[in-house]
Order: sequence, then C-alpha cells, then structure tokens
Amino acid sequence: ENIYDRSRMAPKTPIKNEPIDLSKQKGCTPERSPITPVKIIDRPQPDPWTPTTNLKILVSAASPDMRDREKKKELFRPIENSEQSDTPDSLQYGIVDDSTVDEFEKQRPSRKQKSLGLLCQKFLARYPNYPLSTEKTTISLDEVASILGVERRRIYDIVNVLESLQLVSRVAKNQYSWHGRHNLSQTLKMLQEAGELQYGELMTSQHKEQDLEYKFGERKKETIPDSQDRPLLDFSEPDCTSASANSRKDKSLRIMSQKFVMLFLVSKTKIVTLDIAAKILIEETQDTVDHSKFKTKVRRLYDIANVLTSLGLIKKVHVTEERGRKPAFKWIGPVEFPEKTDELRGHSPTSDPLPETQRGACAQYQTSATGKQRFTRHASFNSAQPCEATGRKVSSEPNSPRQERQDENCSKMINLAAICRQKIEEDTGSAKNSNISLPFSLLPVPGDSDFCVNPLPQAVFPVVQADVPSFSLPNGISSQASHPSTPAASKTENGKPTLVPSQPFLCFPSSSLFMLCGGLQENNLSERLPTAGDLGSRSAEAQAAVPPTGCQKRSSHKCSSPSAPADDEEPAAKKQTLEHNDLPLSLVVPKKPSESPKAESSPGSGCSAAVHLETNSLDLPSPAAPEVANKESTKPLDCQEQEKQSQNKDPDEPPPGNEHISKENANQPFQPQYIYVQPTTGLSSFNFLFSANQAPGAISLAANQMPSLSVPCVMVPSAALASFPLVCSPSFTSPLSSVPDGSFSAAASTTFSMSSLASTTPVFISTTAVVTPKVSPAPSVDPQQPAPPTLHLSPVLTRSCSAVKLDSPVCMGHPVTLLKLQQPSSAPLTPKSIRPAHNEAFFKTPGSLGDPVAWKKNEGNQTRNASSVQRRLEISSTSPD
DNA sequence: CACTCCCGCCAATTA
DNA sequence: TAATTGGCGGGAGTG
Repeated sequence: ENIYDRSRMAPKTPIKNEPIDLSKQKGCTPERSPITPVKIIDRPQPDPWTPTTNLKILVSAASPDMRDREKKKELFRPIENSEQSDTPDSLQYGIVDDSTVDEFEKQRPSRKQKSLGLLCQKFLARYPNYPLSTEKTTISLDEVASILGVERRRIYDIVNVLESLQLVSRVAKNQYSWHGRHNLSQTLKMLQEAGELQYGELMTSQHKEQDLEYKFGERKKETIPDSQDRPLLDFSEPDCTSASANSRKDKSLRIMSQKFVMLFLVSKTKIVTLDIAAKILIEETQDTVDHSKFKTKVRRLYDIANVLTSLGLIKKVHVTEERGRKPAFKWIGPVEFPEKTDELRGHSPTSDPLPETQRGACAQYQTSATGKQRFTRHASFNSAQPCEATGRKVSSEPNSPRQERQDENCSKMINLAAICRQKIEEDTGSAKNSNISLPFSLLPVPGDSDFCVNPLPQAVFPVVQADVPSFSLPNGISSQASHPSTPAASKTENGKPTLVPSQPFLCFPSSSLFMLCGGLQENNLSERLPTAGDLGSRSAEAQAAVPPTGCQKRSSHKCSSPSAPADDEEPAAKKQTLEHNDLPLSLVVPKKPSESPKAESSPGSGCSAAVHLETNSLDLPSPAAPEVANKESTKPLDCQEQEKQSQNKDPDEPPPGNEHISKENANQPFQPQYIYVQPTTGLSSFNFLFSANQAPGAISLAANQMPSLSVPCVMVPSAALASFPLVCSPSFTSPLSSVPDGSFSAAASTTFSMSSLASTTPVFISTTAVVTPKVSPAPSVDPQQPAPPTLHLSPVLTRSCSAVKLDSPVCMGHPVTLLKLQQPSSAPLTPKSIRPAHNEAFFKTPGSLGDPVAWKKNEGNQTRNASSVQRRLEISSTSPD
C-alpha cells in the first residue's frame, strides 16, 4: 500500500497533520515536510487523507458518529500509508510488507490496521528521529489521538513505552515533549548496565547466587519481607524502590518496557522469548504465579513489543526450543554503546544533538554529548544501579513526579533483573514459582547501600598505597579491623556491615569462579557513584593516587593503546556470536554448555580483554597467550563442574558484558589477587585458596557486601586451578586475623593438596613474592614482561590473572560452610600503588559478567599491590604449604 | 486452536 | 470532583 500510496501519495498525503501540526506547534521537524498538494481522489471510499480528512476526523471525534471505527479506520489507513511514505525514516524495517496489502484492504481495516504497532509508526512518523536540539516539540495527547483517530488510551500505551526509552518525556498534563532518539543510545546503555547487574547474574549460576543472596539478603530481606512474603500489594515493589514515591502504577508499562529492553541488552543472543520475559517481569512483581497474570503480562509485552518493533529495536522471531516453537523477539537495535560519556563527568547539559547526518551513521552508537541533561539524571540512575533508586535521585527538580519515577524505576529494574535471572533459571529448569529470587531482588534496595560499596574500591586504592609501603601481609589481614583501610572497607559496605565481619569467607555460587584482581576497579560501575560520603575522603585519596578511576580511565585506556584494537575486535566477535544465535534465548536456555560463560565467550574476547588490561595498565602483554591457554583448560573443568548450573551457557556470553569487562580490565591493572573457583558442587570439587593479598577493602568489595572479607585465601576448584596457575601467598596464613589463621592455614593446605591432585596444572603457592613464571601457560610473558616496574607484578601473576579472568569465572566464596575459611586477612596492601592509575583492581566475574553481579562490581575496585598479588600468585610450584 | 492484541471498563492519580 | 492516566482482561481477529 505504501508504495502504492506513495505514488499517489504525494498528492494525498499532504495533509496528514499538517494543519494540525501547525496549529499545534509541534515542532515538527522540517524534515518532514508536509505537504503536498493534495489530491484526493482515488479512493472515494475511504476518503483518503486529504486535508479535509483531518477535519473529518476531528469532527468525527466530536461526534458520536466517529465511533464508526471502520470508517475511521479506513481513513486512517491512508494516513498511515501516507505517513510512512513521508517519513520512511521512522520505520525501516519492513513494515511495508505487512501493509503491502494494498488498498483493497483498505476498506477492511482488519485488525492489523489498528494495531498498536502501526499506530506507533504513525505516531513516530510525526516526529523526527533526531530533532534539532533547539526545537522542542511538544506532543499533545489529545491532538495526536484525534489525528491518529484512536482513543487516547492507545496513545498512552505508545507514549509510555517511548517514555521508558526517553524518546519522549511528559511535561505536563496532556503534554509530552519529543526528544527523538538522541538519547536513545545512552538510555540503552544505561539499561544495559542496569540489566547486567541484575540479569547478568542470571547468566551465571543460579544456585550459588541464591546462596549468596541469602546471606546478603538475609538482612535485606528482613527489611523487605513484605514483598515477598506477602504480596501485600503493590507495595512490595515499591518497597524495593524504597522511598520515593512508588506509585503503584509505576510498575507497569514503563518499567516493564525497560526491563524488557534490559533483557535484550543483557542477552547474548539478543533474543528473548515472550514467556520468559513475562515470567521475569512477573517475578519482579512478585506475584504469585498466577496463570492469569501471566496472560496479562504477555498481553502487555505484546503491546510493548509492538512499539519497540515500530522503533526498529526488535523484531519478531520464533525460537524453537525443546518444547517447541515459541514466539520471541530479537533485538535489532544497537548493541554496543560507545563510550558514552562517562556520564557523570561533566557534562553539563550541553545538549546539542549531533547533526543528523552524523547521527545517521553513528547514531546509536554515539554517545556524544547529546542529551546530557537527562542523562545526568539518568546517569545517576545508572550508576546507582542496584539500589540506587533508593537513595538517589539526582534530579534536582522535583518537577514531575515522573522523573522520579524513572529513577525509581531504574532501581526497580535492577532489582528485577536479579529476580528475572533467577526466574529464568527456574523456568528453564522447570520449576516455576520461585519466590526465592526475591530476596535478592529485594536486596537491591537495601542493596543500594551495598552497592555503594563500589566506592570502596576507590578507597582501596588509596589505602593500598598507604599500605603499600608497609604492605605486609599481616596488615592486610588485620585489615578487617585494623587499618584504616579496613575500616574503609567496612564502611563501604557500610550499609551492611557485613554479614560477618569476622568471617573471612564469602560464599559464592558454586558454579562460578571469580577472580579477584588487585586493583580492580569496577569500572563499570564506575558510574556508581560511590557514595560520596563514604568514599568521599577516600575517593579523594584514591583519586590522588589513582587518577584514573572511573570512567575516565576506562575510556582513555580503551582508546589509547594497543588495547583498543583488541577491544574493537572483541565486540565484533561478540556481535557475531550474538547474531549466530538466533534461536536460543540467551537467557534462558542455558543448559549445557555451560558453565562459565566467561570461558566460553571469552576466549576470544576475554583474552583480548585480558590482554588489554595487562597491556594497558601493566603493559604486560605477554601473559595473554598463556592466559588463554589457561582459560581454556579451565573451562573444561568448569563445565564439568557446572553441570548444575545449568544456566550459563557458553554461547551466551554476554557480549556486552564481555566488552565491558574487557574494558574494565583494560583499565585495571589487573593482577588478580585472588582467584576463586567454585567447585560446582561440593567442596571436593574445588578448593583453592589463594592468598591474595589484598587490601581488605578490596576484599570487602568483592564480597560485595559480604562481610568483610579480606581473604587471604581463595578456594579454587582443583580443576580450575589446574588450568591455571595458582598462587598462594603463604604469608597470609600468618596471623592476620586471629581467627582465620588457623583455619586458614588448614584450608590452604588442603586446598593445595587438592590442587596437587588435580594437578595438571601447576599450582604455585607462593610464599612470598616469588614469581614463577612457570605457569604452564605463562611463558609468553617474558618478553613482555610485566615487568611492571610500577606494579611489580610478576609476569606470572599477570598471566595468571589474566588467565583467570578469562577462564573461569571466579567464584568467591562458596558455601561458607564448606570452606569456611577464614580469611585472615585482608590483604596486605599493595605496595604498588605506586601507580595510581593502574591500581585498579578488577574483579571480574567470569562468564557473564558477573553473575554475582553485585559482587563483581563491588569488588571491582580493589587494588592490590603487585607485591601482594605476587605473593599470592607467585608461589613455588609445589604446593604445599 | 493458538497466538496476537484490540478495546474499553474502571480504578488510581492528578489537577 | 472532574479529568487524566493507565492496569487489566475479555474476547475477537488471524493464521
């Protein structure tokens, strides 16, 4: 039809809205020019658009007659067509096909004609994708409704979704302002980040997570109990958000839309099935499982999907799973978001959008300054991540409640994500109802505080430095209590005091492995704002010490240096991967493959990432190769173990996540402080500790909330270890913490033994700083040599680190019960801090990004000294204690 | 029959 | 209180 119309359209179209527009004030962009002379004709019946039609419509609106929908429909159709023709831009994808029907049908408006998707297209056609910054177009709901000939209710459906992506914002009662897609990339990025946090976990192991959740969550739950336990109401949700208003309503469409988008962004495959999405969303809500609810959710998802489809962000596909073919949607929008500005920084509200031309090319990707204003707000939002919502609301302007809502929403979203993943898992697994997830989800709220942890990392740095000099292991150990550093850590947690302060251990989901690296920053989270307060001073220190924290670093790192290329590649790879999988849902399916997503995905990307990191920060490239090797080896192991984890699928890797990681890595200096591998199941499987020396703070971070952890040791699954070199630092054992010591030592010994068993891989336990390059993989290092003057890392370490990261996901603690090691201490500080910049610690989770999302992030930051690290890592090959 | 999802009642929120 | 928003689910259109 379109085509058909077009030919004629010219004449016809003219009208559309123009009159209206004019009257209205929309800022319509000039682009679309309006008008054409009119013509009429052709279809007498429907009466295509003509200028008059508008009038008619309006009139009809007024009159009851209007009601004839059919007529209207007919009328509208033409409109549609015309519009499309006019503004092809809005839709690229082939809507046309559908419409192809032609005029014949015009008459018969079948349901399709009335579809929300079509309506949305029409709606979008009215406004430029990239409006000039200067012009502000306002949208009057009434007008639009009348113009488009639909009830207002329908317009709300569209606008709500658009609002969730910030294409529009509500300014007043019946008024919305059109922003276009300038901010879209940022919005998506934010959503992606938020999604990773929450959903990322999904990817990883579920079970473990749960454990963690419990622990963490316990406290939180307490606060939140309502929601889960009782569905009380809507409240439940709100609770999460914490304060602010939670209008009950918020929940729906807008949030649902964001979550839905998050799922896509987090998903490797970029395909999300409706049922999964529905489940996830429901969970959030927490409702009981109702079947009816499910149906309702699905209905809404269709509504959202229609709008997103109109935006060209997704398309409908079918995935065939075990059970059969299921409807699903595939993300066809931008996947990567460029740097973005680092949000925070300085953007002032500059504002001008890029010229469209540029945009066209880059459009999505560009992060440039467009739309800062909002972003700022959002940024907070993003950064806030997990709980952000609670506390933060950056926006100064209270204006519209809606904004607040969004913030809240974000937080909610985050929470949701956590839930979702669980759910997903469950779903995949079979069971359905899980309420369990809740805790976690809930956490977020409280979690915020937890999240706040992030700051820690920063803090850490500084601390480290301070310590560095001294950096004796013991110090680290003492860390918990003692040094300032310690306190810092604790604080960071502050919100949570830690579950167990004393405890040395953390539990992690079995499946995953975690690596802790010294100096990690969490880059990603960088956004998170560290809490200003806590961090504040520290942060300052940190900054001083390490200039590069946060965003800046990253970006710079990435860009600069060799790493860059690598980065680029990675993404590409990722993309590819993504594309490949159409069918499977990334989220859901998992099953087999397993395991550590990291390994999987990463080999390529991961490696590169790792490398980058090294190179960048360390400048030690060599390790990479070895690392890779290690990784691979590890992977298998993981896989085995992972059986349980059904979820993580290799394939799935979160592309984005990886990317992020890589970035992070780059930033970071990397040395992993600890490596943790989780045994899949039981203890037996893994076990290793590494003593890492870390600054306590770092540890704590990692833990994420967990109690403070300074862990001297890490348990790693033997297998995993085998794959990579382990390092232990004996020093720790010593008494850092009084308690831990004993246990610790024991643990250590045990672990090692295990490793030995496993031992294909050499394990090293370093008592101190020995470096053994030996690590199987390691070799390459030499050349590059880490020689990290600054860092001190031994090559080995670096390698190991990198390897670790890549490979396995690290799991931090396991079930405590099992190991319960105590970690004595924290880690010693890292002397290295010398290099401020580099000192980031990164904490990567393997696989997807972090299942333990929070953890990672939190952790991210630690910094470690190379020395400390080295110690840990380095070791004599032999085990033993 | 299953999948979509339009339609509009009516409650929650706002003005 | 009236108007605006928007949750929700019946049930119809489509394949």
